[in-house]
Amino acid sequence: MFAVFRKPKTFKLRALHSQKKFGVAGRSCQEVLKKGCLHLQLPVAGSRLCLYEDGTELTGDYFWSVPDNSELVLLTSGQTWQGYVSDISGFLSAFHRPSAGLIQAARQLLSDERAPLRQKLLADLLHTISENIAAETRAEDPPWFEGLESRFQSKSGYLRYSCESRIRSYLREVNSYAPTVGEEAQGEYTRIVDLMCQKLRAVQYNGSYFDRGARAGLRLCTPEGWFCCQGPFDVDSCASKHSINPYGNRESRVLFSTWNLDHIIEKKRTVVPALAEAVTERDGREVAWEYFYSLLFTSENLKLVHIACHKKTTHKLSCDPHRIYKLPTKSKRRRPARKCQ
DNA sequence: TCGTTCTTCTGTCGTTATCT
DNA sequence: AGATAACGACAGAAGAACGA
Repeated sequence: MFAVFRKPKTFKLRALHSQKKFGVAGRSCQEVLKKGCLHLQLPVAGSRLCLYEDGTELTGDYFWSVPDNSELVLLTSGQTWQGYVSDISGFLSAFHRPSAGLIQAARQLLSDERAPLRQKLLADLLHTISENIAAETRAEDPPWFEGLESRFQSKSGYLRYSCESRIRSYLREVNSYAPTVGEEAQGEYTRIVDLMCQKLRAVQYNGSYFDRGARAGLRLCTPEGWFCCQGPFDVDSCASKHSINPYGNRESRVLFSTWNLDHIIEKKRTVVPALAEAVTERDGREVAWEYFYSLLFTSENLKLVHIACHKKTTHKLSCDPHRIYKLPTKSKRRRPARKCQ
């Protein structure tokens, strides 16, 4: 089809590094370029048109396939444009190792800022770049420890403690369920709680989950301390890409306490009642307490989630009926259990 | 023995789901 | 609509264990 029969294509055009746009229409690349150069008082020779978005050059073939009202940049000989996408990536790399001057400049901008959106963007940016992630001890980063007991001397130590204490509270809940199981089964129930307690002590209540210094398989974060939201219990990943580094600054540390360890198969509604039932109905069989242990206290059944990804509805999941009792094997000699709790 | 640290327990918070 | 329950967490108090 001849271009002359077509409706002209419309564009928004600007010069390199200029915020001012103007409308241009034309039936060919050349026509738009000529009009643009005329308007901007630039030479046509050596000039060309690029998409503002990603810098793709607008050529004869490509001309008709871009959408109407696309934004273009007019480049003269020697000028280049990689698109605003590269602007963002350039902007981000400037903050990878921010200089004191950069931070100061951002602070100045923020203090004069009235518009809420820009205020938020600047505040979030400052918050992020003013993190002192590498620091680990109280001496290296005193503000991080503000409000914490003096016994906490390292960030890893505190986060390890906070994880332990979460896991401990799960054990306490399991234990507090004991009086509700039948008279006959209570002894066995408390014996199992006791075994779980010993196992938890052996692994220090899985405090390593929050400890960036822990071995790779034992922690839920990167060696720098970044945690990523694992998404709602019934979804594979976090659509919002939530992430946090509680090691960064005090605010992140406080905010991290609103992140939850969510039991995929629910602790209170499902796992604990199932354990109680398994003990009551065991009928000579041996309860596979390690299975329940893994559901209650380990990352096998725990997801670390941002509060927005924490669904409090009933999960409607149940324990695997095939894993509740141990398979009948040759009897093992039982070691006397040490008192626990 | 005394001070410190660990552990347990209680009360509370904020949010969301569910019941009345 | 309002009350209630569940979830997951935290602070602080108090008791237990530890170590110089």
